[in-house]
Amino acid sequence: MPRLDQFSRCQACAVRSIAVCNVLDNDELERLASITGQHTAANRETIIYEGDPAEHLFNVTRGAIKLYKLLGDGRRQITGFLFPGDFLGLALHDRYAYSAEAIGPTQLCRFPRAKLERLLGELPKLERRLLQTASNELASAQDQMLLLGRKSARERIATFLLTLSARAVRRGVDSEIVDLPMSRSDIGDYLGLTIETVSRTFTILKRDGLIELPEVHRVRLTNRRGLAEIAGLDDEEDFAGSAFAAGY
Amino acid sequence: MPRLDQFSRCQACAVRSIAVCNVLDNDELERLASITGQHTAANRETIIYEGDPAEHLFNVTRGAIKLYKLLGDGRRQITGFLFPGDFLGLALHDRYAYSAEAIGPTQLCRFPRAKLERLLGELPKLERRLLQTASNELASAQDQMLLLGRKSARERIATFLLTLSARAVRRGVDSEIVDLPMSRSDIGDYLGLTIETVSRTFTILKRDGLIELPEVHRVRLTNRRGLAEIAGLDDEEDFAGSAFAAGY
DNA sequence: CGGGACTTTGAGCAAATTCAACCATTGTGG
DNA sequence: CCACAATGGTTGAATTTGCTCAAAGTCCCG
Repeated sequence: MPRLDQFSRCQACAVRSIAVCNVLDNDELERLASITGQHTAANRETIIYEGDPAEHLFNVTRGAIKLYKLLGDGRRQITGFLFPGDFLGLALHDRYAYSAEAIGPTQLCRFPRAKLERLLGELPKLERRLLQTASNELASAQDQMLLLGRKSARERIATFLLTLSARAVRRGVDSEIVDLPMSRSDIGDYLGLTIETVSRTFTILKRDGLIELPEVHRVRLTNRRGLAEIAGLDDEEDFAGSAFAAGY
Repeated sequence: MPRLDQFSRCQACAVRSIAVCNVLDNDELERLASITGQHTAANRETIIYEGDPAEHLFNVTRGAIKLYKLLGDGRRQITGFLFPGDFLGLALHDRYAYSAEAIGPTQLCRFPRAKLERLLGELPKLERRLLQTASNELASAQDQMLLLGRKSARERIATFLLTLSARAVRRGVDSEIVDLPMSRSDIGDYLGLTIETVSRTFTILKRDGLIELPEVHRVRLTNRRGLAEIAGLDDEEDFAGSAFAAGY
């Protein structure tokens, strides 16, 4: 696909308004587009492998992605989920610090790292934006440490659902019914729980009238305030969506 | 204290070689020095409060600091410890995302955030360096998520000790005997454990000949390889010190 | 020397895990 | 189009790891 096409694609991009490229004017966008390629990943396809040379960075435009780290014996920690508009590859190191796998069919913009880093020197706005993004990720990681280190299973699930909902709002998606594209096992590995505990906890929240589960991969938040109370979120955080609301 | 003095102090600074300022040449350092003040904190003194307007950023020059977040009922998660050379305040948001408290007498360089952000626009090297630092922090946060979500108490303590040791190496301090300036309660709140479990686990590691505890706040790592095996670290990571070795 | 803060150790308990069985959904080949 | 295998999810019982509660030991520091 020729470059000109990529620029048009960028200009028309549905997630441009929330992605890192939203700070660029047309000229700058064109320069970024000139080093941008497209990457498609099928469901369960691995996009990057932990430990591999970090040759590309990405921006998710469609679908969803999980990031994870493994221990020698197969235990897995999912460190985050990415949705359209999210940047993949922060932690600008020579090697990827985690693996990334597509959850459902996924579309990404791909940037060669060397070229992007060179371009950053010429597009200070973009560099500042990445620093901002890294800051947000950092704040979000700290929230997750609090969750993993100190919250009960119930609190973890409640927090998780509210956070997903807030991120959906940010993408302009309805947030009353939250999509859960990931499996129970993914949720468990993200929240530091087992599949069984995740499943049981959903059942309990349903029983207590806080959520409904019309489908396995879809939750209706019937009592946000109740969830927020369980989650131990400050009220502002609730709808602002913690780290992901900040900036831009 | 007048500015000129600060510049001299910067030039002579013992931690300059590992701090963010290490990328600056003399002229640039002088500009940074011109907006730099000194801040001293006594033991247990709070340096920043979660939720307060983020008016200053800091660089630790002496002592140690713990960063933490609280839940409404007092549960606490320590998200990190800072030592000389470390930057305090990343997560460049309008409000601090966590509190910071001195562990022992502490000395810091203090930068007004507004001025520093303005200066970043003129010192691209410094901005790039901060992005690098944020990347390192992010990688380190992901390691911590893996620890909190998936490791046993034994594995957590082993990982903690090796990480502290690696960071000590980086500061040029002997690493066989590791200083633990923080309390058992701090260690527990950092590793997602209780004081009692921390204490018991130290005892077990001692019994198994992996460590010695000549003093309460001092550990001798008598069997690094054994610890690394327990910690589930890749061998390179062991002495490289995970995230904190990367870059600069 | 005494008091307070911190640490260690012990005993019982509980939340979450493990192990096991069952159920639901989906996709495939006959 | 159905049977059925495979995958993923839910539920139950037993177990375990780490927590809570309690008490005793240690180390400062005045």
